[in-house]
Amino acid sequence: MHWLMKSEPHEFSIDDLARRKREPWTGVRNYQARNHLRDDMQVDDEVLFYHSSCEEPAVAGLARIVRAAYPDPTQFERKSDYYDAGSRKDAPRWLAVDVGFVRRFAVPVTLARLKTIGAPLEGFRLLMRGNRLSVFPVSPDHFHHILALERTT
DNA sequence: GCCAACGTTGGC
DNA sequence: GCCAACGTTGGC
Repeated sequence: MHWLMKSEPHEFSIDDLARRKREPWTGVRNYQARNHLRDDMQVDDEVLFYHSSCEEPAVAGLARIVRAAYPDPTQFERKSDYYDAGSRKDAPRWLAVDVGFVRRFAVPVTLARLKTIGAPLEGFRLLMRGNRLSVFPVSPDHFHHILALERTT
């Protein structure tokens, strides 16, 4: 499948991922997003890496799932922002995946631009009202349309 | 099970 | 900083 994953670039950007090569995607604390990780994400799935809550929200690059879902260790770390006292080790509530760097877009595909596309991106979740989910599937058509936007500027 | 209050996300 | 749109929590 294809995915979009949001990250705030001042926390973790596509450039950070480029340096690290791969990174555990921890801290997902929304059941719908968790279910996507658990049920549908597979190694080698491609990911649009989206920068949110920043000056120019945009799809900033491409990533890939390099490890399928496993218990998110941060839920058991008392000092972590993501600590969950209600989660038990024998029945972990939250999951993580590992994400690998593929490439950084030379020119980010901005949210502002995506909004001008219209029909070809009908139903693309990022553009829909009230969208807050940090991880969601992208149809192959939408995914490839966005890659084409990167090439045409 | 309802629903008000509260917290979070994220664009602007 | 503001606000819309959700999701979660907790009293009843």
